[in-house]
Amino acid sequence: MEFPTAAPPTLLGVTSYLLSLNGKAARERVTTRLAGRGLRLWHMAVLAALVDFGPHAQRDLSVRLSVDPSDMAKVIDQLTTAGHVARARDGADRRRVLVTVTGSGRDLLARLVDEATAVDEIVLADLTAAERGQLHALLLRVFTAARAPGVASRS
Amino acid sequence: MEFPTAAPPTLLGVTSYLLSLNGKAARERVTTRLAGRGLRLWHMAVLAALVDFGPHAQRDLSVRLSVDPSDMAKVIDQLTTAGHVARARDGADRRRVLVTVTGSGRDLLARLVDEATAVDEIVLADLTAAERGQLHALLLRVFTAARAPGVASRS
DNA sequence: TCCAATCGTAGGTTGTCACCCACTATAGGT
DNA sequence: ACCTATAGTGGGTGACAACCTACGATTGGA
Repeated sequence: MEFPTAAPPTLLGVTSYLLSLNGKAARERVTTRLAGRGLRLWHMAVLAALVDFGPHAQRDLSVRLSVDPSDMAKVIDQLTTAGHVARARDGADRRRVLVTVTGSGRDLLARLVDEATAVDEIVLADLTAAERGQLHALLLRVFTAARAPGVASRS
Repeated sequence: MEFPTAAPPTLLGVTSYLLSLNGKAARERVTTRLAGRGLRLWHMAVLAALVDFGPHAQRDLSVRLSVDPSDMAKVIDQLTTAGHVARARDGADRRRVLVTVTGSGRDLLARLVDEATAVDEIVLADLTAAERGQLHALLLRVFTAARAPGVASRS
């Protein structure tokens, strides 16, 4: 007989802790899937940003996704050699490099979103469709609230 | 004017991704607080397990919390020198070390839970009490579902 | 009595992540 | 023409978490 593996109720009473646990588990599931294609979360994030908002200068991409510019350069590098994005010097400002999604990149993103959705199916297996919607909406509000500089954001 | 920092809707449509983002943020907030006391999440987890379930052998603790036994030894070490738990050889099986919470440990846990609750206040600031309850309940179900070996668990 | 298995422990390895610095190329004002 | 600021890039660093190994002490059964 194995020793009981039940988690301490005291911890499970803290929403932040629960959020942290579930986040870690979900992150692992998604990254494992992406690793099968030799990709990381940032690759998916960059593709999504480009598809959703159009071409970006590298700097703007790193600002939008809150990544260090030097790290962004490496991610773009890999996506470029794989043919999923294309680099092009900005004619107006030759310091800048405009990054654009290729058709291959769009296809890849679609497939990655499919995989992520499949992960959702597993993670949220016990919830009804309505509950999944509730959870998603609540998480979205928590997320956007964290991004807002607070009610007193002016300047 | 800064470049817009809005996240890609494509990503925000994936619940697992949202879970991962919020989990990371929550984890950072909690760990930062604990770091102020020179503690880590595992310290809190161990204290909670001991308070909730009573004394454990070290191995049982590591099983319950899914930590490597050698890592658990280090955590217990720190908690012991800080006086929050006490080690004692198991008389019946002298290989085993029984770990018990001290009064100091109970007090500490109470304070740590207070801190974690304070983090909840910040993270969930935009939600009503009812919504926080909903979110917590949904997260709990997702978590416990992930732990269960699935419906087809027999063996 | 002996032997395989188990417990705690010390130490090291690996991989990841975020961050930081230095350098070149370019821009844009004065 | 000069000088400061910015864009991209390569390389490195420190923190950290998960894991693995080897070892002495102890157990329990053959």
